[in-house]
Amino acid sequence: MTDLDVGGKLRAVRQMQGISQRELAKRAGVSNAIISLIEQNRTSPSVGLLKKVLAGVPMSLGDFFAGELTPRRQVFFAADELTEIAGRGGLSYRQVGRDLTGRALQILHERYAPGADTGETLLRHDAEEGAVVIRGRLEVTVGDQRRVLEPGEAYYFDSRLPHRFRNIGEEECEVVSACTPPSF
Amino acid sequence: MTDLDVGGKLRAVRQMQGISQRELAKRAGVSNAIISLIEQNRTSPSVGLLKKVLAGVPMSLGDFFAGELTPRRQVFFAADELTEIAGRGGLSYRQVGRDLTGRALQILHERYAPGADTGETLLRHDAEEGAVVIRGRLEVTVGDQRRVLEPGEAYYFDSRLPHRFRNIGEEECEVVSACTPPSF
DNA sequence: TAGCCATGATCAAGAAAATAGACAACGGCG
DNA sequence: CGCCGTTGTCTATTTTCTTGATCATGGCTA
Repeated sequence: MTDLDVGGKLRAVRQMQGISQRELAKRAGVSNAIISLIEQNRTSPSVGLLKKVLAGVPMSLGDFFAGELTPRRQVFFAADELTEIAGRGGLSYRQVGRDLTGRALQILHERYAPGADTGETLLRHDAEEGAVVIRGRLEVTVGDQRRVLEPGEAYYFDSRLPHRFRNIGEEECEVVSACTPPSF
Repeated sequence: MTDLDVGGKLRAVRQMQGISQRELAKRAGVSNAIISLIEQNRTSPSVGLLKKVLAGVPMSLGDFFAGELTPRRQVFFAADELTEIAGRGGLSYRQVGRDLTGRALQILHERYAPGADTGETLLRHDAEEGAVVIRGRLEVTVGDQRRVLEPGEAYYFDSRLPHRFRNIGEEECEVVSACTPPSF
């Protein structure tokens, strides 16, 4: 956990202005005690209060928190932490990672219930994709090619070719796929 | 008072991710109720809590508050709101405005007690300055020029010239000066 | 040196916020 | 239609913050 240290930052800002806790408190219209407590990180001020305090400097919340870095991106994902992005009609696409903006790769753990189908209207997007079938049987149609893949078999094609997936077996079908870039 | 609308912003960010209050709450490790309350601006979350919530997005506090503008700069100042920047040995320099970084002008309300003196070591800085004497008598030395100014009289010179001020009268001397830029 | 004032820290009491759980509204599906 | 899960909101209780007052410390002045 990145420690936030609002206190240290506030103290730095205040001392940069060369004013006392009491002076800042008076300007901001809050009690002097709270300035002391905040600077010692003995309390976590509400956003509203911090804004009031910073108005006494004056400084915006944006400036105050500038330099806060985005929390480290998640590297490992439990099975139930994958993000469901399809989840209808026997189709489940569970994506590795929540927000893929700025990322180069989309990885999905796909499950097709028996009879599940991505639909007559063939898919197209400007990317490349591939996958390995883990369990069950998956009928894959790409352009004018069609094949039923068994566990251990795989596919890889240019996503601009129209394509379609169907589980034509009696058993659930499980696939792990990758796509790049994630232009959805 | 600029209304902060943390709630609206949080709701926007959450919906941008297409997740529910409960989902965000689970990711952030907080109760779902608090997300609802925050989004309705019915509570003002602590900085720590907001950071936790945003970690579930994920987003940094800096990004969240980016776009918050600095509170309007103070335009009017009561006499006791001027900032004392000298305040020793019968000398009082009271500045208009707290923090002059980024500003082009320093304006001082100066008072010299009888006998007060800016010192033998002559002042120098890279600016220009001028002033009007309001009350009392002030001896001003600039380079090789010296003169005693009476109320209503004034001076203006290049601050790179060595200079010195003294109250040689029996009465307190009051001056309003301006200096540009405020390179102290 | 003693007095005075400013500063920062601390405390008990009151005011808010955070939590867990319950509730009504909505939509999907058999 | 009734069932079920999800959603957002609301309520009672616990937790935390916020305040005004008080304390210890240090600098300045007389």
